[in-house]
Amino acid sequence: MKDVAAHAGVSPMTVSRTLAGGTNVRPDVQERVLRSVEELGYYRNENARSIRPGQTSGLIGVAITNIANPYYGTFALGVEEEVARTGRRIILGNTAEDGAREQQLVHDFLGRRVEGLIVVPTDTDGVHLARSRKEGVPVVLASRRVEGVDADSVVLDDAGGAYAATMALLDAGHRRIAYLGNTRSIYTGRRRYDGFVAAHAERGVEVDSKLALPGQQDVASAQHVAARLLDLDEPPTGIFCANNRNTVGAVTEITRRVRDGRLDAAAAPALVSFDDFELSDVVPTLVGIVEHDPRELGRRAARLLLDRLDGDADQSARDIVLPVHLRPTAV
Amino acid sequence: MKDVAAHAGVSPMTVSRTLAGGTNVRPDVQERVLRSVEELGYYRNENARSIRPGQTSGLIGVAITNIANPYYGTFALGVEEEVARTGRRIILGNTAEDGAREQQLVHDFLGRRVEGLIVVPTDTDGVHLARSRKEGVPVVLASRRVEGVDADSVVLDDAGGAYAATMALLDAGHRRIAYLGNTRSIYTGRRRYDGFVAAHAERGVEVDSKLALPGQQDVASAQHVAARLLDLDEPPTGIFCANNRNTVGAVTEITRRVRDGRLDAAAAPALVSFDDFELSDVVPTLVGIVEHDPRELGRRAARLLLDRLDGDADQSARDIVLPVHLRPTAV
DNA sequence: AGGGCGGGTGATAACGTTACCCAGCATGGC
DNA sequence: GCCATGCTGGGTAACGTTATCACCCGCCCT
Repeated sequence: MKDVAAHAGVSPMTVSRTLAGGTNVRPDVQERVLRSVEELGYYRNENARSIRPGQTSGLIGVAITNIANPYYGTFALGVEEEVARTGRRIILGNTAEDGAREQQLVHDFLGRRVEGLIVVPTDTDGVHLARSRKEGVPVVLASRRVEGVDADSVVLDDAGGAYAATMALLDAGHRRIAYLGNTRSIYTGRRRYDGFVAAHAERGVEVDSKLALPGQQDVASAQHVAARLLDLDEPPTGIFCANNRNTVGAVTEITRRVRDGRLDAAAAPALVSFDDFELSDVVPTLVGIVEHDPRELGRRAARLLLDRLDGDADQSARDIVLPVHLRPTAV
Repeated sequence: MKDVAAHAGVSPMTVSRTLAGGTNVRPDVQERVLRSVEELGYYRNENARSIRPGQTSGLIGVAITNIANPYYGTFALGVEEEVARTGRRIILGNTAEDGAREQQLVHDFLGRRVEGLIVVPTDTDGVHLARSRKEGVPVVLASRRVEGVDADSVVLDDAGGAYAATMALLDAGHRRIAYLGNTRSIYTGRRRYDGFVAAHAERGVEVDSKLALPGQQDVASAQHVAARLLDLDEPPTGIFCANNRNTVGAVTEITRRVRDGRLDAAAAPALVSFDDFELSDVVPTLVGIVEHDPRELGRRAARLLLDRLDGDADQSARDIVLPVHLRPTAV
């Protein structure tokens, strides 16, 4: 900045003022400064800028659990979209569903003086999140809540969606329905399983514990577990897949078997999936999808955060539950 | 840091030294300092740290064109993986295939003093990238190259893959083969189209310009264009989809029509796709996939950059071409 | 004509951190 | 016992930026 100032024949202060919007700088001086900036290829050091009191970094830290999952990619897109409207930027980190990495990431975000955090929390305690709040850096939890962390949150109607999905299978006459999903220690896993159980209870059908298989985080393990289900002496006639990773795994396994002739297409279990996913149209045995909008989830999370940053910082925590929608799919 | 120093009864310098690794600080003093850090919930201001001469930010800027595309998500995963091994972190931005946003993003990255950039460039001139290099911030281009920017790059064997894919269709007897892909102004679009044309030339088959349809960036527009192809008086018998967005669009349209009875399954065109994608196993009319590994692409890009950062900064630009592999899919 | 006022500009200090230099102290060799 | 040496710790200044204050100038009001 000093170089630019010298080049334009003004003081660094005038350069700073010009770059900050140009209040109280004569137009012709501004132009001279901007020309020097251009000529020297100068760009402001945002890090130095941010250490001055009263200055903000303009950064929002976003931590998601799986960057390769398009669901979370779309979520991040929604956050970015909303955050960009206020001139801020996101800095995105991947926790890979690992609590230690989440802590590291949050620590690092705070070190870079983010204005706020949007976190899809992993399955750990939230002391680092609570601390962030205490430091005056607001936190919004997305998709999952964390016990003991008094932060804004946006989640889906997990139980309601799972209930509706399971009910659809029950009403279609299925009595042996399997559950594929996350471990119950994860918020969404717990809630979706609860919905699954509630629907069974409502219809007076007992849940067969051999068919309730939580714990799969990725497609490969979901496929493996689906194979075990199909190999049972009395396989399920319907499967509720509690997230798109599990759906893709199950679909892959079923399709392979049908193609190989190991499984009769007519005998393939009916699927209902929580989460939409690409090419869901193409899947033959899928009878329903619990739809929701990850982009909207991101937008709402961002708006909660921005409200706190630009509006009232001291309001009490708000919890938003987004509706989901069961769409029967043509077969 | 001053507070921590006071609390521990030492000078800020000793706190700094302890946090930097503790050389020349007595173990008992270190412990006292760390206890104070813990107690006060202190975390170092990385921005302030980075403005000192000789200090690096530990940040790598990564700009991708579409964060919601799992292909680029996986790419980012590969970059992060490799970069994390050196204790660095990535800061991820989405350009949405928009040159102006890419420029903004790069400018912002430089302002935050990233150590290097990994960019999947959009279809613009690369002056901002060239400038970054001039400023001493190395750039690695991934997936696409930019004319006039003398930077390291990792790209796929686009032409080779497209050639093999098209050749597979030609050898299966197809003579009316459509092309769905990016605009030719995008590097990969150009190269893949060239491979498409080269295969035709090799076999002495003329490319029907009504069937060569570049320009689709997303699934919706690809689906729309696929519909137009199917509505032709003489529709193609085979389609080469030059990227996964176009494949998903074409597959969706074909499947819908078959299901509606508007298209006879036997008459559906055979597809070959550049890029693998989820559930590719399930798609009936897909006869081949040009596979490659986005994660490896990310890793290699990261390694090129790290080589320059931790190794020889002045070596001349290196260009890596990753092989692709045509996998015939069971039908 | 004099004083106040407001816009334009510059000097200074401070943000939080660490490189560099220097001082104190214990140790060891003679 | 004396000096060189090495380890430990503190003081100072500087990184690049901007808030604050001070100053100068021209204008308007009385």
